[in-house]
Amino acid sequence: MSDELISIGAFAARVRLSAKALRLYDRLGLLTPAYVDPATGYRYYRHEQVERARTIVHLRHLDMPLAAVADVVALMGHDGRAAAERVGAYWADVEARLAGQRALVDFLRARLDGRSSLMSERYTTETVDVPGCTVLTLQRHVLAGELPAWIGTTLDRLTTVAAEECGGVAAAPFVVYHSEVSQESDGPAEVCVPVREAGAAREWAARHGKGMGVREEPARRLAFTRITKAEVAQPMIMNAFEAVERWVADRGLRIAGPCREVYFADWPSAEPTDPVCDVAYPVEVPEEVPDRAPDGPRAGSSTSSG
Amino acid sequence: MSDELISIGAFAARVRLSAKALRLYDRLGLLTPAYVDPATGYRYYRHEQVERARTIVHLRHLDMPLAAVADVVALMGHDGRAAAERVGAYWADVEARLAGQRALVDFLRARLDGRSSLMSERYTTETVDVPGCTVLTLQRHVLAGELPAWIGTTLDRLTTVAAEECGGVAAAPFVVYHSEVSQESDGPAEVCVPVREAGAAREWAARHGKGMGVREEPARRLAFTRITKAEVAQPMIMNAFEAVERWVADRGLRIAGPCREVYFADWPSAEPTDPVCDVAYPVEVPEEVPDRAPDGPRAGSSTSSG
DNA sequence: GGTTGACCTTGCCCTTGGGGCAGGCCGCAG
DNA sequence: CTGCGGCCTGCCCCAAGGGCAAGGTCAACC
Repeated sequence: MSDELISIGAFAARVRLSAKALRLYDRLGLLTPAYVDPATGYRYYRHEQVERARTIVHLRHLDMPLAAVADVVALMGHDGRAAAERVGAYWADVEARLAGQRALVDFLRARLDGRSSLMSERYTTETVDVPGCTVLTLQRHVLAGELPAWIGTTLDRLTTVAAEECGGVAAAPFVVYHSEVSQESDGPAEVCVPVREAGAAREWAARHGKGMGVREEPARRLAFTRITKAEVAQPMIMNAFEAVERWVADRGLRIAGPCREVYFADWPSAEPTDPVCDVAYPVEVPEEVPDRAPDGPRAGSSTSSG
Repeated sequence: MSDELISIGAFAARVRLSAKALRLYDRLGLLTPAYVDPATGYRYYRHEQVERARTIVHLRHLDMPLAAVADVVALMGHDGRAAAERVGAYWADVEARLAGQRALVDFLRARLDGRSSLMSERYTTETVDVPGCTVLTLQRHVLAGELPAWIGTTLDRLTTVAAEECGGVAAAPFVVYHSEVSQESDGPAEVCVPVREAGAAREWAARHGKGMGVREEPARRLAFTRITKAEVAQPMIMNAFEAVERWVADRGLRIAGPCREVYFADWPSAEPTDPVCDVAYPVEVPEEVPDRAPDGPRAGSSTSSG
């Protein structure tokens, strides 16, 4: 009906966008003017483009990135249902992220308020010396939201491999959060499953590659606190990590590596109140300090409440 | 206790930040290293700084801007309660913004799904010719969240002034959403209250300045649809605007200015189901079209259902 | 037809919170 | 002493535009 062309300023006012934004959307192919004067470069739009433009405005008000907006408006024309679903999926992501942030807000407010000092009395920290072992590992850079799911499936896969091809699981699997940024391990999270047969593990890893690996985990002294299944969740678990850190610092010890979670119980069958996990930090083992004989390391565990 | 200095890399691993981020926080004064070697520029941190650093990390996970983070950590040292409150206030803002976005998601999904075409049958559009008048105006660039509150208080103020100093309110007040970006009016929202005495209004505005003004609103033909108090809310009100636009387009008319809401009823005393507001667009008045005599403009209103 | 003022164009620099890389210095271990 | 890894600064990059400058255009008014 109305074949009239609208200048960029008039169109911008209609859809409540800036001309600058319209030029950007043009350049990105998100919203191409109906006609561009080849001599002057002037952009002209049609009334029919208002709907698409307004959809873009709405999506941007949801803070949707332009790349995702492009997907939605591409779908919009011929499959409205798919476009609506895409918006729903995007928003579900947002809400998921938000749930975590909400919990973090509570945690932070309690901590800033000084209420968390009460918390730290709940945790009992001990040390234990664990022997070295060969571990099957899989590591990845994973977002906090997907972390529980990723740990679950990865633990399953690796324990299955360990049981079937590497002589069985030799000790409790654990997850290392090493933010130690070296070339091999820039990933924050690494799932480790100790295996009995180092040779078989190395062969298996050589066949599979793809992020999976085998390495020798050295013997360590760990300072740890035991928590229940219910306590294995962000951000509550951070209280446990902080309690261990405080315990270590209070004793003048030093943390000797990245923190980890040791899963010693069967996860699916555990009740929320069952202990399932040790939250641990490696601590330095003092080298043969002759003038402090009574406090020397032992193969068992030396206990102290925190 | 531990006077030891930690290099930036070790500290970064401890608090799960990048060295780059730590350098940025240093530069911004957010987290200054305990010691900087004057010869080499190497940064060294202390264990005691871990807590502050970790707080920063948590706040950043809430997407709090670094400027606000700086406020919180500045408060943290000496007034934990105030710091906690600041976090709470920030998060309340986030949740408020989110409530609006959630409503927008519903609106958009319905529209993309094609379900909104049902909606448009609810709205009945008509046109009316309104005479020109002198209006007291106040305009501001205002965010969508604060808009209802701002409109309410501004309407109150202007109607009081109009009643006391400008001979009374001459017609229904209205709000114009003109995104027309010229130098005077780059603000999206302008509250207008028609007054009886133009001279008194001009004097009043001259005394007050500060964003308040007086202008002549020309005579217009408006296409409008009437909505209830419950329907005056984002994003539902957008259905009304779209219905009017569609009505205008279907009739081959053209929109001649920015959209507006005319509030003809007393807002506080209205029930949610009472009509309180006309959602309107100015439309072009065809100039004396001789070959279309029967459809000429009249001083009343020509009605059509939309 | 000329002029003026509003409008449009491109291009450049700015924002936030870093990521990535280059080139160069530093420190520690063999 | 020599290498390797860690650290330094400085530069360019991202999204999603905002703001401004210099210059070309359009339309209305005289």
